[in-house]
Amino acid sequence: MLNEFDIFKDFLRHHHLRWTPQRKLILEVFIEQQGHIVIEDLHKKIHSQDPTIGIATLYRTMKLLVDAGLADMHTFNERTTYERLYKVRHHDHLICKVCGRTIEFEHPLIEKYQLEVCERHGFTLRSHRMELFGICNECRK
Amino acid sequence: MLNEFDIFKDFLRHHHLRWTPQRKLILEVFIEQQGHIVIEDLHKKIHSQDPTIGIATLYRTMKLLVDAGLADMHTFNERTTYERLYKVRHHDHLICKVCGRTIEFEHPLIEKYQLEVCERHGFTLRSHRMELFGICNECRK
DNA sequence: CCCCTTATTGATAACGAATATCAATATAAT
DNA sequence: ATTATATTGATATTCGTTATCAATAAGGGG
Repeated sequence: MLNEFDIFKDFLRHHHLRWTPQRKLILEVFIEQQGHIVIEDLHKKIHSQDPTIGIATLYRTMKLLVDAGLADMHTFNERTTYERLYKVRHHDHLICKVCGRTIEFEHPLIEKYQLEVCERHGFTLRSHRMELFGICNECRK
Repeated sequence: MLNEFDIFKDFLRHHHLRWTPQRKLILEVFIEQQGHIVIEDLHKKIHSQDPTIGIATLYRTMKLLVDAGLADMHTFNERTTYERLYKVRHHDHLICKVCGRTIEFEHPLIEKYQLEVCERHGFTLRSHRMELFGICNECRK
């Protein structure tokens, strides 16, 4: 089975783009993260391994990773975060409106009824996004 | 039953804030909108009724409406949108990735399971967004 | 292996949405 | 009416993200 590096390389080749040391390092750092990652944190970690990589390259590469289907971009509480997609089980999000904390969850019955809705409307379902906004346990205290 | 104006007035009084013609107009324009509204559109509509109202006042008032529980703020595709909360039946969206057509739907069971997920995680649910992406009947032909 | 075309890079300028500042004005309690 | 203070609009400022650009690197063809 292909790993993320091969997928990204294929994506680049297919779009006449190039495999560079900077892209390699950014992907390396990205895939070892868990959950949602803020650009700022990603930049810190990358900077500690190679201080010459500019922030613009990081933004550009993250956009490519999204296009390649390896990352997903969200905006939570005015902060852009990236999430690893590949080989990660699909899940939805609980998002605290106060502290911005996000909790991942999955619910098979919700997925089932989504399909039901699609069938009823003659839709072929490809993907979905579900975000529940509220206030978490900690912030309600 | 209280309407949105009374609720907002109460909120203002309670916080030692003032009921002004600008806030009245902004609320008027806001509650006659449907779905998610971008600040830009709101500003246009308000400007056409009163060109003297500044953009800062609009931002300030929208924040108050959120605090008062009358509006909900989301960031979707890097755009901040406001959604009317009070007395509006919630619905979700089917979005065709080919033609962009959107179909609104609601499914009580999905809502029920959302609540279940929230309870399980100690979350107080305030709002949610569910978008199903796919291909519609017309575009599949 | 070397060319040569073209993608990529880092630095930095530019952009734009949102917020802070501030003097003038409006509100509402007294 | 008076007075304290919230509000306003204009504008400056902030800050995350993007565009620009000259120098550099990648990688396909010979």
